[in-house]
Amino acid sequence: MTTRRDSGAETRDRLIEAAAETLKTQGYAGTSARTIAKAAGVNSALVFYHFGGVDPLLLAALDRSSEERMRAHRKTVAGAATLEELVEAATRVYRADIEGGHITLFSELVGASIARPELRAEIVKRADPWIDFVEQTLERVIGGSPLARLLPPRDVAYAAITFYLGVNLFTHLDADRTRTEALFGLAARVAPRARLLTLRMPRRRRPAAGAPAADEPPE
Amino acid sequence: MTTRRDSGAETRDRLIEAAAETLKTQGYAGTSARTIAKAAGVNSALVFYHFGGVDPLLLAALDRSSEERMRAHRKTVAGAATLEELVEAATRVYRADIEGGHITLFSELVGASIARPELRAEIVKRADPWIDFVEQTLERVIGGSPLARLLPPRDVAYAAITFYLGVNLFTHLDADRTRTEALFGLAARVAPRARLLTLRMPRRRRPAAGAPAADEPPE
DNA sequence: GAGAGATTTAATCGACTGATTAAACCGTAT
DNA sequence: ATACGGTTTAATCAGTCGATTAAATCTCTC
Repeated sequence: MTTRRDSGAETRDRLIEAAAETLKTQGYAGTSARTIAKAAGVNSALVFYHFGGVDPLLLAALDRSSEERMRAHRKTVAGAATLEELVEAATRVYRADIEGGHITLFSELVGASIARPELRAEIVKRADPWIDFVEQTLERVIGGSPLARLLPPRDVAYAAITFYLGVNLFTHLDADRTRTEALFGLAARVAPRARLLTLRMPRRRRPAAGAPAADEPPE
Repeated sequence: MTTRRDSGAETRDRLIEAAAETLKTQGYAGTSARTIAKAAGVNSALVFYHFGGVDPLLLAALDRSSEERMRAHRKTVAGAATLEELVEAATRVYRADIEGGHITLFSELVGASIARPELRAEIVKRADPWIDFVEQTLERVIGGSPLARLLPPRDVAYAAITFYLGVNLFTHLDADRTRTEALFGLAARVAPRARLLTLRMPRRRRPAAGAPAADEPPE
């Protein structure tokens, strides 16, 4: 049972939950100590008592969401042995991230951090584990292969996170999700063929007329 | 000379300029009629007199920036005849977009539009020309080629815009731009090889050792 | 049952917000 | 000179913001 003594834990819980919900549905500009507290059914002064301010509470909400999503991603991605399977697995969890609004938490805070250096530092801290995670996963799946020389896992990790953030914004402009799905479809069609990128460049067929510059073999 | 009678045009101009600047440096949450007016050196009531509110002014600022950037993109991209050249050209203008903050205007407004349906509708309207532009450019450059069957211009346009938005957020987390540059470098290395994606898939060699599989000829 | 201590509440502060208004301003056409 | 009309100004409105505070509440310990 919850005694009064540790009732603070439950209050913190409700505030974190409400903070995430408010940030997702109202955006950073519509998120205040009062709106969060109201959504949590709690006195607004408790935001400051328990978290010291609005931004720290929002970061706590991001942390909770981030940990949960990271667990989901790790689990889903663990079974992928090829790039193809990896993209397929990632897409599934991606979708859940978007629907659940986790990426919105992140990108709203990134947007808000433009004018708040101390907030930005915290956000950067929280982005790095995701970059590392993607990099390590890629290292496991394509590491050592010729593909990894053309697509260094670290760089692809940057690309994946960039995409991760972009898809979220794009989704806001794509109410029925058809465009987002087209995007996922494209990735699914390309991934199995990625290996082809490492082949030697074939001689270019005549583009219009005259002898085209001979394509040299790689390196 | 500016008569008093048409002095409104100059005021609108200064407000639009100041609105863009404020949104870029302070984010949507830090952008108000007063902060914009102060930056423009103008009375804050004029925001409402000339534009009817803060959001319409911000949209006007987005429109101005968008038109200017669209002109730059059209011009830069016009000379590109291959995917490789296209990516190279796009990257150059991309960089200018990021440095100049144009994408920030866009993504801040997308973020803010979560809780403002009428704002969102306006933003969507303004995203479509960009998608069309990318699609048409791709159609021109790779249309008809085998690559266009694997990478339909419309879908790639979605991907490019997604990337466009994502890079902006990513850049906020990448103060020294090294990661963003790594991203551009990756694109530049992959684009010239994209054609390889249309080759027939070679037989997979046994997963551990062996000589490289014989590459099949195109088509 | 008294006291300790964590938690919660309502009230309050100054600063800011979007928006409106009446009055003042000023070039221009009559 | 006068009056018109687009423009600008300062004042003002009610509402919200982050943050603080003293007092009240409640559980647990002694």
